Amino acid sequence: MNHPRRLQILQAIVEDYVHFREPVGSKALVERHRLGVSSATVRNDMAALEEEGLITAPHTSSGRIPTDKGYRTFVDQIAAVKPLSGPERRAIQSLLDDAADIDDVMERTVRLLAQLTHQVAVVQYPHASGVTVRHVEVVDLGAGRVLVVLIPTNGRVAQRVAVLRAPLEETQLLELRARVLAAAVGRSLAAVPEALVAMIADVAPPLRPAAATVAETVGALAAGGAEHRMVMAGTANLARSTGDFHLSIGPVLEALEEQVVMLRLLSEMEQDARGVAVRIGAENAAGPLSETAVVATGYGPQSKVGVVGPMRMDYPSTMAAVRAVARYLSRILGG
Amino acid sequence: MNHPRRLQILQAIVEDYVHFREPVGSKALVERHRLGVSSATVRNDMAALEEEGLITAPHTSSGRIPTDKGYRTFVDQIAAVKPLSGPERRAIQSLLDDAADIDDVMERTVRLLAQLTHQVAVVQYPHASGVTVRHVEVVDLGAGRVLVVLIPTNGRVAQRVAVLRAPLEETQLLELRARVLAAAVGRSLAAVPEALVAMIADVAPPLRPAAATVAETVGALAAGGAEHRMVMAGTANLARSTGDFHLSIGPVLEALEEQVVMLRLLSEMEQDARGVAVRIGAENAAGPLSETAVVATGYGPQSKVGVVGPMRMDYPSTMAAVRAVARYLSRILGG
DNA sequence: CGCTGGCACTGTGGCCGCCCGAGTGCCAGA
DNA sequence: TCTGGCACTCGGGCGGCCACAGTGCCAGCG
Repeated sequence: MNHPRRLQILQAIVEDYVHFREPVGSKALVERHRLGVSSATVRNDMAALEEEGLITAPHTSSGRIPTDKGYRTFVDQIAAVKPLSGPERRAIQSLLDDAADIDDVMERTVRLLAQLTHQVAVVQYPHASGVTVRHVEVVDLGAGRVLVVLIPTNGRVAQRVAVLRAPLEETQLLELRARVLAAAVGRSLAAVPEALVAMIADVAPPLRPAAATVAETVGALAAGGAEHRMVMAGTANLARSTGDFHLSIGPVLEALEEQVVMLRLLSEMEQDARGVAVRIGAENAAGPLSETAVVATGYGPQSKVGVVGPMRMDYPSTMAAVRAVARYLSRILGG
Repeated sequence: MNHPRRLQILQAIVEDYVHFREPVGSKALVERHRLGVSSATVRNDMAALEEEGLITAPHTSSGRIPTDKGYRTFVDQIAAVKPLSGPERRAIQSLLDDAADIDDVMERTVRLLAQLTHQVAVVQYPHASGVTVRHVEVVDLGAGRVLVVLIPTNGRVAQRVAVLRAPLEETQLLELRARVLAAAVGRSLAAVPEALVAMIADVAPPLRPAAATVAETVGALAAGGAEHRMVMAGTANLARSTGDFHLSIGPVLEALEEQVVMLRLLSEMEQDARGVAVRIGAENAAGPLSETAVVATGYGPQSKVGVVGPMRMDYPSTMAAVRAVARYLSRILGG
């Protein structure tokens, strides 16, 4: 497809269809865009585009709408993602800057992105890979119960009560605490269990059962900290989009709530030179998402942020918003 | 309204309308329920019920559907909430019993309730009132930065980095830690700030600036821990319910995402002798929720759990499910 | 060779009139 | 007080009609 005018026409069709939400015809096209040719010529080109599978006519003698492949070509056409406007950038910054904890950051981010794009926004919690242990605390609760708290560098503190076979003296507990700290702090979450097993062997035999229990608990917490979670906002936007087209909202909502599916999809997407990744229609595995488009990008070490919407979406703006939000997110979490 | 047969007819209308989702006529009524009278008699009673504002006819010569007031009367009629079936109870128990942390409990609960009721489920995080401080940890990060971790009894650990004017010696930090622990542990979250202010005065003068900073941080964390949050699941069920009726899904989704609104509504609802509270249609403040019904109940000290759905819902089952889930939740969080 | 104006063609959607059926209200009688 | 019967009334489905938007194709022109 190296016919400049046809590309231009495809682009115009996508834009108009996104804007007016109805099939676009040759006449409307020449009226709204300065194509410099007559509608008959446009018709010929449209026939060619249809031949190539980039657009399709819902029925004879109706305007054309882009196909999945048409959207794909359009998106690939976009050379550089335009930056956001000043006010938008400032809005992002001021909103995210005074977030309290990580939950707050996620919550604000996802709402912001939903509002910016008018789509459903999805933000994955910072990935645990690269996250190390900042601190471990072992607190005696009495009666052989100890509270184990794991504080990773990503801020997702986890804690659990462990029940020991027998109560410990305070000095024993302090020693155990010191050992655990020495073994775990600074290690990556994935490496923690192994390090703790080594620690058990080092410890005085009478302390071993307790050490094993605590080690196991810390290990479980570390594994849990690596959990993949996400937050979501703007589902109401789906209702809007879905209203006038036969994209049924129910299955999409289900897929979104089933976080596993979404998280896998996000992790599969690899951003290109422009800093975003786009999946359109059937490019998402068959299923409820096969009638939607996903625009996503990474932030931080290897987490993802993105939006889900109808294929008929404003790709340039959406891509810009997603990228901008991801950048601020990286900056905030990095600092 | 003390006419037994008319109440029975109202009940039958509600049940049939919930089941078949279409206006119910006198003939269908006598066929499906053993009313012991003819359709003409039912018609007379229906006219009376309409007079009382309990049912209404969408148009002349169509069956009747219940009004808000009709549903209300129906719900008030339900004397005792029937218990859940054995398998259902076991499902709840086994699912909730092996939840890891508080987030996991919330997540599982809300999904479970959505699945049981086929509605949108909403669970408020345990309310902080009655929650006390289990532990506070102050960890030196070097360069005058300390990590302050607050562990309340409800499991919502909060942590934040505080920056001191000047670095502390380890012994100083340990003393400060001990002071903070002594002042805060066992106190309710609300009482923590006050107690810490008193602590500052007690501390040796050189340590006071650091004590003040840490106290402020702990206080902020305690206040944050009292935050009201909720989780939600089953929004896809809304799409189903909304499909065949003119309840538009968009505004309802918006209201649900705007947690503030939902949380206030939940907190306003007071359960009755049967252990649940029901709000129907216009009983919810004007707005998007005025076309929905909310069934909720409390759990734990004063938190809420409930579902939101169309007014045309199976109230007996829904009330039973909500109550059962709330009970298990109370039990789990209490232990 | 590519572009253009013109023309015949074709589904879609709105509109109208029609009829059928479900369900009602009312009345007279048991 | 209940019942059977009857006339009435909308709503919705069906078919025919027309106007419109937009197409494909063709012949002519630069």
